[in-house]
Amino acid sequence: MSSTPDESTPDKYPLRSVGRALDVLEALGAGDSKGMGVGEIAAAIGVSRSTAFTLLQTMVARGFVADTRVGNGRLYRLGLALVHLGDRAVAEMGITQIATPILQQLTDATKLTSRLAVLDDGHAVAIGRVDAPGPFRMMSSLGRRELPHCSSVGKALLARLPQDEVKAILKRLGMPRRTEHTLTTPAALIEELKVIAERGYSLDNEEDNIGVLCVGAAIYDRNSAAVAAISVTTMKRADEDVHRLGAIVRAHADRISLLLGGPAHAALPSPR
Amino acid sequence: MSSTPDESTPDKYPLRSVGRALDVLEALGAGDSKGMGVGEIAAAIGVSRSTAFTLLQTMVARGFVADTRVGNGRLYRLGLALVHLGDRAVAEMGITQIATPILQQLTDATKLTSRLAVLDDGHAVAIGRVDAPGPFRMMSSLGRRELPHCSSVGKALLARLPQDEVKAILKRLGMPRRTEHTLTTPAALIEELKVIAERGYSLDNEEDNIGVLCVGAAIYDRNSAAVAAISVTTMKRADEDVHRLGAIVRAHADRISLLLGGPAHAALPSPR
DNA sequence: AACTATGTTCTGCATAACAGAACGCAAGAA
DNA sequence: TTCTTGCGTTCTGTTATGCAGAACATAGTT
Repeated sequence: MSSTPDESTPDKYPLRSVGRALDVLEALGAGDSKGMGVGEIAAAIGVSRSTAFTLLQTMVARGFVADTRVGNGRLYRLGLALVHLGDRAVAEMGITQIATPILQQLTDATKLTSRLAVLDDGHAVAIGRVDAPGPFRMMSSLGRRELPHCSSVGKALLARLPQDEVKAILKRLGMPRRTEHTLTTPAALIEELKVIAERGYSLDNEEDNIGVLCVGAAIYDRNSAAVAAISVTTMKRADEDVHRLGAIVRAHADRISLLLGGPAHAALPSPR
Repeated sequence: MSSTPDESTPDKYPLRSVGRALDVLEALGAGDSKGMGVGEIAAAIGVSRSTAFTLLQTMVARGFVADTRVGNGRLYRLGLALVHLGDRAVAEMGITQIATPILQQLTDATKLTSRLAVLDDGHAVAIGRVDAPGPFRMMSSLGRRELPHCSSVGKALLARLPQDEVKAILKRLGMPRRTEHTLTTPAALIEELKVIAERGYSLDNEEDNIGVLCVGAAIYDRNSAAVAAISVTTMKRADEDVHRLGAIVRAHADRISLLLGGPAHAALPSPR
């Protein structure tokens, strides 16, 4: 399965029309505008207009895509059926319900946007969020796959994985440079992961966006596996502040771990 | 288009495999358990195991479905790609960003769970939510289609629609009795909609669930169209409390309307 | 060790899904 | 007005695609 030799056709999935339907959804999700026309979608996913139309019709009938007449044309956008499924997908990961109240407390204590994330196929994916109060608000989207090497939650989770798994993930996803502070070699990152595993919190210090600092900490279940991580996002600030934040984030992560029946970071069985 | 006479084959969509793929997602979303097996899914949507398997494989490859090995078998559940799409679907309705802070204020002021909803194909659909503080929490899911005749947000929105449109929706969706307090005739509901349009807030007074009371109010855009509604959910309580709540909810809805460039309820141009 | 209940692969046929062309419609230009 | 352009939508023939059922594999059970 994992040793499939031919990777020449990575976009060929068993069911072509289903794959294309998913392409449509992703195209609509990636669309920066507030809706796309049939032709636009057809071009985006590389099919004829009639094919795109049939796909859209099917999904409109089911509420996965919504359409609006506008003048002559028609604009398609993501339907509300997806809201339900997304909500359920998050709910099915039991962590969310338990973590959200603590996340709220973390945001109350720090006045910062806090997030809950898991590792999905090596990527860091946010599945919960509590926005900071006030008008200044970081744009943070749920469910988007983020590269783990330049994200605080990603690093917090990688720090608890066996070293060869980390290497495999980094090799598969790559470590593209996002800013001048991004760690771009496995060796450098693995070195930092050791510090993180020891200290109990991770940093993204302008490694993904200049001026943006994130502080993360892992959450452990009853098997002491790091099943999720939380983080807060803020502007770059002084080191002493950062360490104070780290302690706060770690403390809140610990409280979630305890609710899950897992150990706090200080009580972890295996040092790595 | 809207007068399609033949409704004999409501389950026949142009693309069979795509329809079935959506069936799979809905089955997984409706699944009460924490995952389903291939056979279980096949039975749920009425296809052979091999067909279900192929469908699942396609969607797993794209992250729309997640799978976990468990002993011999394998459990499938909704994938995190849906979280992103659901989040985007909500974000594309610009109201959410504007309304959420006010929703938070409403919850702070009332200590109750508050929700933001729109009308989708006649149904009331929640697209935003702020949970009440404390351990007592109403179970409220996002994106699920709810019947408008027994929901406070549904009624708040229907109250601003032309009467024939209301009748059409009620006829199409029906008005099933949910509790002994449910209004089950169009005439009775339309009578109450007049009161709601006048008063500026709507009630669901144990009409959907015994013991549960919701108070809703509509939000108006710059064209004075009711584009959304908000509500709070609470336990049944005394009438004077209810009216006090109504005023609070209406005031918060008005503040959202003003942010959208629309009129407050008291400043509405056409009385109905 | 046989048995059962899973998930997975294989195979051949019917039909469903595709592309391209034709059509309808509305808005803007001449 | 009339022509033109750009949409969305419908039609139609051909192809290969997706389907069911059976065969295979694997792990837990008696």
